Amino acid sequence: MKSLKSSVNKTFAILEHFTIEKPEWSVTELAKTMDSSKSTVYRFLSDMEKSGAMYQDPDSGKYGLGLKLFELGNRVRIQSAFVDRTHPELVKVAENITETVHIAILRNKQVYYVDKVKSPQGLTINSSIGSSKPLHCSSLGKVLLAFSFSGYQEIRSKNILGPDLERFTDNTIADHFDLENELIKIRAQGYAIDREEYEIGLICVGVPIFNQRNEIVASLSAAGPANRFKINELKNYVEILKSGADRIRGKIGEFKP
Amino acid sequence: MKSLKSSVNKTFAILEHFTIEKPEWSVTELAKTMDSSKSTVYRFLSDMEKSGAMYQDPDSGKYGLGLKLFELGNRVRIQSAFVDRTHPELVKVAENITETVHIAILRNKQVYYVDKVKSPQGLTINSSIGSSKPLHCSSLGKVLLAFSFSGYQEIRSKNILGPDLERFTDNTIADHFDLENELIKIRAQGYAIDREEYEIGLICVGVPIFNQRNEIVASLSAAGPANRFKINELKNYVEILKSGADRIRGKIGEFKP
DNA sequence: TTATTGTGTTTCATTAAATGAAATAAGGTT
DNA sequence: AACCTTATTTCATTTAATGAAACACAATAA
Repeated sequence: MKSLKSSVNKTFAILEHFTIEKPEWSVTELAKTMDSSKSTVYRFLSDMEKSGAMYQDPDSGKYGLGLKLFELGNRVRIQSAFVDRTHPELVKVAENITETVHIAILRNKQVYYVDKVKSPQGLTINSSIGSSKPLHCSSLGKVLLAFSFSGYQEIRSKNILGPDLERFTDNTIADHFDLENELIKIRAQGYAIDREEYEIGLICVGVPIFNQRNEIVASLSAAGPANRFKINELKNYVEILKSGADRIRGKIGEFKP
Repeated sequence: MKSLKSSVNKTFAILEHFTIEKPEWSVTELAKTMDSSKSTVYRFLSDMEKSGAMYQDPDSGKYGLGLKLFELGNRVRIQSAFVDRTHPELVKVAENITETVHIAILRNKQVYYVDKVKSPQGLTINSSIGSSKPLHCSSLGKVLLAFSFSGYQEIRSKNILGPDLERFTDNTIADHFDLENELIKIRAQGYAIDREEYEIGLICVGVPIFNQRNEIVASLSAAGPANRFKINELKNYVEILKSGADRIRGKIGEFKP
């Protein structure tokens, strides 16, 4: 393991091998896979066992991740940690698009804003970090709906939306049949547009943020005034947002809240 | 940090300082708390940050647990890891009581058996690891009900029990009012008794297993034939079970599924 | 029953990382 | 501008990590 330098790196390199797909490793096979000696790997595993981060199955002799990691995992302040990882990329997207951009997650059947970067030239957007909005009438929310569920049936059966879709503007999609078709379209094209559906004068474009397991984790959007968002520039915005989402995906690994 | 020997131990000793109560630490205060130099602590934190296990708040400069730990925490096979920690103590309890003993958790509004140790002299108990039973008519279940909720109102409002309590024997508590009083009593005395409530001829005694945050995590019980469980020995069994639960608590730390 | 094989565990001489005092860099406050 | 505090880096010294080899143990084959 000499290529890994510090023991901290080696520790996490070992932990990284324990996955959902392969949750158990023997000393010998781990040593071979890591191109290290059995005694070195044995000592790392044994020390992690003492710390509770690993346990050894008494029957098979194989090692698995221990309760201490579950405990530590529960102490992670997910939003802060997530924002720390994603904020630099959000800043870059804002610089490229020069509009206000957001990242949101699905929480309590609503759009929950976790981060926001204003553009100096951007419109003052009525949103704040920590606040929630309805799902059906924003690009962030429609993206989350389209990619988080296998179909509208699941959305209805889980009561994600209410029986009635509240109308905020004349453009709000207030009919379930229309929304279902809209989500099918969003899923196909890979992005959503909010055409003044929540607030007159405001247009937003949103894309999904996936993790390394292709699970949707959040959504990313840019918002601007209706008179500045031109259809011919839309494709450009979508590309910038998708690039940002891709970079975020590289930074969050298999994270899924 | 010389008293800690291996770097794996030091790594987890550092991680252990990041708690729900104090989720953020600066390099300087952590070094002081651990009686180590700032440069040593700085390098550990910095290396963990590279591995994703830590992040540094760009504003305050303080460190917090990173998404990688959340990810690893999600990969822990909780039941295996939990059983690994608790099984040796269950074996000891079985040796002391010479009856079949179980550990169970509350899952899907039922008693879920996660471990079992038969006593050679013990009765053959109709239970198997991985199976579930109703909550209201076993000592394991009644303990879980008594300590997992703040009162019967919460149990009813969360629909933990059905509207009707199924009767299995003449001794089954099938009336909600009676069960509520029973749970109040169990909570006061710290243990539960199943007096042939689920199976004629079978008596069980159960106690709660708490974690280090005084949260109930599971229940622990001994089961035996009605003609062998004598009331005068009951207190002795309760003491043995409680001692076992205490040792388990020491082994699971703040674990809470 | 004995021999063989393979894995977990320990040993120890050698190698490489960890250590911490001191210095430097950076940012906030006066 | 000066001062203070913390983060970050340096480097001589100290200590842990390394891995080949040996040993312990258990399962399997002969």
